[in-house]
Amino acid sequence: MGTNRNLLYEKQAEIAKAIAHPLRIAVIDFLRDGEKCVCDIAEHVESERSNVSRHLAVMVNAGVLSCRKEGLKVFYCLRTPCVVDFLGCTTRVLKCQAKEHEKLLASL
Amino acid sequence: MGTNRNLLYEKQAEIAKAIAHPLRIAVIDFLRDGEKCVCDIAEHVESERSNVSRHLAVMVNAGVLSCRKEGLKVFYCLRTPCVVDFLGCTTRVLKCQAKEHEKLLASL
DNA sequence: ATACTATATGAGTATATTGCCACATAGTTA
DNA sequence: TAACTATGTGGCAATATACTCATATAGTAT
Repeated sequence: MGTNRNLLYEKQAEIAKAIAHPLRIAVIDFLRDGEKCVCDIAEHVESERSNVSRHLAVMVNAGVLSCRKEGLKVFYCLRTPCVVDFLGCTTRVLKCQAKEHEKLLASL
Repeated sequence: MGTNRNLLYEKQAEIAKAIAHPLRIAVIDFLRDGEKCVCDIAEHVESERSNVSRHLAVMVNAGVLSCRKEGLKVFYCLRTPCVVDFLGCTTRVLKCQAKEHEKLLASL
């Protein structure tokens, strides 16, 4: 019973982990306006292709991205829009933190 | 310009990282129905208190949780409900994966 | 066939995370 | 005061992650 629950938590953590990296978040943000190939992504996030390729594989593996081959290129895209919503959630958390810091500053 | 963007991505990744652990997701799930003290959380997730305390600190630090002291106990609670929405997103991803596996199985 | 391009992967090093133990701290109770 | 309870923290070993370089694979073009 609790075992199934724990399995779910592990799977969910795997998905969260697949998102939890600055470069991967940059990729997700870049993919908001449609699919892109590895070379374009690598150029945009300013990192080596081999490195980007690995990060993309992590996200595909977790189910966050899907990919499509076309000739030499491989195009990656978001598999669910809710991942973008999550980025919105993180900015909400950051705004919340910023407000509290503001308050603290004002009280000095 | 791109530097500010990268700073944002790093902050967002930090928040995602704070969520990206099975035990921490279990805690978030447990905190859906209100604040709990460390000892209750530790009992619920079946882990050592020192360990749970560390995980809670990670989440507070990232801005995902907030805490309140009362006597000997420290009560932790979610700081934004959208974190729970993210768990919903992960289950959506998992369902999507399950469906594809089903399709694959059916084609064998 | 060769040369070229895009992508993926193996190996190694560097760094970060985790879990556990013992101990420290802080508040409570007698 | 001493004994007790809840929580937090330092240190360490085990494990996982990330980045770079070299190389492999796959498709294209000449």
